[in-house]
Amino acid sequence: MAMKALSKTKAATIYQVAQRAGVSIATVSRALRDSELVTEETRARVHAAAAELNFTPNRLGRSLAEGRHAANGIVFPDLVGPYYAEVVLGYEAAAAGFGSSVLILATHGRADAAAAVQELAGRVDGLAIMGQTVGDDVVERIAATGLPLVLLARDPVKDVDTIRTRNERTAQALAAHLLGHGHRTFAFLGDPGGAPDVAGRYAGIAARLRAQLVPCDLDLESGQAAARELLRDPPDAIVCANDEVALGVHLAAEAAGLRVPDDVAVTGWDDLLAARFAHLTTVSQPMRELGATAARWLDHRITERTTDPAGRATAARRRVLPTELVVRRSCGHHPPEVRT
Amino acid sequence: MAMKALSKTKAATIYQVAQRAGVSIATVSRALRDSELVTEETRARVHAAAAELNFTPNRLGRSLAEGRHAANGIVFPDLVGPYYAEVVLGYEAAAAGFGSSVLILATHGRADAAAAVQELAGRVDGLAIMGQTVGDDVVERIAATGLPLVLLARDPVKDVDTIRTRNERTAQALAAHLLGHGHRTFAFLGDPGGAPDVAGRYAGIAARLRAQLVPCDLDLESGQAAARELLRDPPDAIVCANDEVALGVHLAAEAAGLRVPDDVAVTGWDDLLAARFAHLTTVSQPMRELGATAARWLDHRITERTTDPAGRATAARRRVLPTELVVRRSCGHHPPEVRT
DNA sequence: CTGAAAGCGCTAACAT
DNA sequence: ATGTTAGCGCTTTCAG
Repeated sequence: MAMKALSKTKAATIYQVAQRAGVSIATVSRALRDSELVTEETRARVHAAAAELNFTPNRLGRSLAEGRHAANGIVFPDLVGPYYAEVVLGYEAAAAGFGSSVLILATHGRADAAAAVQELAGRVDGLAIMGQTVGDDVVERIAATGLPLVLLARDPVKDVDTIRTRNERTAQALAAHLLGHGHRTFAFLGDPGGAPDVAGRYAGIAARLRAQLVPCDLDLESGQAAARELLRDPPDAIVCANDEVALGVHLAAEAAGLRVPDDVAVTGWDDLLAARFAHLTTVSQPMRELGATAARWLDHRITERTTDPAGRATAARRRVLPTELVVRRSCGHHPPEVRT
Repeated sequence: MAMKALSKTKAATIYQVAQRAGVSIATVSRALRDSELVTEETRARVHAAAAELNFTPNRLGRSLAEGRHAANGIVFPDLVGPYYAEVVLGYEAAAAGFGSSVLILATHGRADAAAAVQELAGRVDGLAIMGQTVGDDVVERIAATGLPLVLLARDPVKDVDTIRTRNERTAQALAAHLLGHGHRTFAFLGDPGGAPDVAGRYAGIAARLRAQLVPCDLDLESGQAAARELLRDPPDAIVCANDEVALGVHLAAEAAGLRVPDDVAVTGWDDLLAARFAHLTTVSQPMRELGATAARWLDHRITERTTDPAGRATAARRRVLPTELVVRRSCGHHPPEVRT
């Protein structure tokens, strides 16, 4: 059946398909992209040839010719914790809807993060940058190239679109709730200088009550370690910058023979799946929506740019997505009708 | 200072840099890639010009010329649950170490998954495919292209490299443990026909004990729904295909006023963070390592291919990564010294 | 409807 | 050490 495959080591090109189908590469291109300028018969022949050769167009060639990557990127500090994963998933799903592939880059706090992000910038039509992955200088430099950009969970930079989640106000609500429980002494676990999100949460708390500030990274182990110290003379309540830290505190409390919330109240932020099972009072964020919105905004910018390359870009957009206090048991005892 | 930026809407090209630096594009290319064939002085001038123009090389041009994407892809069903996120993170970290960007594709069970994967195949130097995202036909077609491929958590396909995690044997250990608790009636929640992983787990369980098979998707809600039915006349123990299902059973049991493990024992698989706080007996998998191994193998294949394009490829590799039973409280009561 | 040919931005011989 | 030039694989005028 002449199904003889090529040398296994080299993908077929449009030229081979053209030759096999007995047409020009232009016709192959047209036929494969369902242009209307090809006979049904020709199209069939081309498709057959392509199938026989197992041909998939090389995106590099296509993109270079089209002048677009058909790909977007997203940069985040790490993928640990469901938090970033959810954002990325929302982003990917939305981008896929626009026909864009997505490139991910986890900086892991690497020193060469800036270079990696710049390099990524050269591969995409638009880029979402989360948190403190790179400095403002890098953001500005990339923005200056005209590449559509959107910042996530990060302080705005000049003319760049930014999407955040509500921190301060919900933190105030959390503080009020804790005060309502009768708690009077507090500690805040987290580093307000590290992430804007954390800064906002601390600001909201500090606006309502006096809390001892205990610097702490955002992972479970850091929370655990910080708590070990703190729990020797525990405050009434420990407000944690995120759920992972709070879960670490939980473990430390358990290890120290302390009960939550009787001996010490604990709260987190993010509403991870684990928070539900640790009965952790926390704050839920629309993470999926955060990512999806980013992808949508980028798509708009990209379209706007290709539609009217000359026109002045519309003003930078800002959005703060709502967050919600999720009351469970870790903040203190509630009447029985309160939700899980 | 002549720092006049270009029209904001168009990234600079190597030609503009060349002109500005008063050299040829070849020299720019050399200078920027730190070739040794440029004077220190020229290099400086080029770098200055590039900086002024805020130039970042377009990867399309570069890749097309170099004949490689410097990017790898990974395909998974979804990113929900820390499971896939961890695998992806391990993959990304390792790939970054090899200088490759990574493209992600979540199929979400979409009908056009095959087309999306094929398209992705045209963008990368190597591709990792997880689980039942696409059929064997697609895998074979892509493999026939010569594109390095590695299958994760999926049954092997002809000459394609495959990495899995140990399911059957550890499931047998789990079964033995449950029998040791004195449990005598069992249910298995999951669909062995859906994922090879689940099939392996079920096979291991079924090898040791008789369990009622209750088909169930792999998410929390499905587990919850399936359990609601099942818990009307609960078996001694419910073995779940993964942690999310088990957590769903937990919630259903709680809602039904049943205690775990006293009224019904429950086990999961994956050892999610939440499992720890739900005191769930489960099985831990080296997910990060799964992803990292995939990236390493791909890098080898890619190197092998470019080093010796003619040579016959080495035989397909197979690897099964070890998994570990994690005993907590949900499977039954243990003497106090048993770990959390 | 189809083909020839000019790029897209960059690298890598090959000259000089 | 630097410049010229030919592609890389594809899309897209521009001519038939």
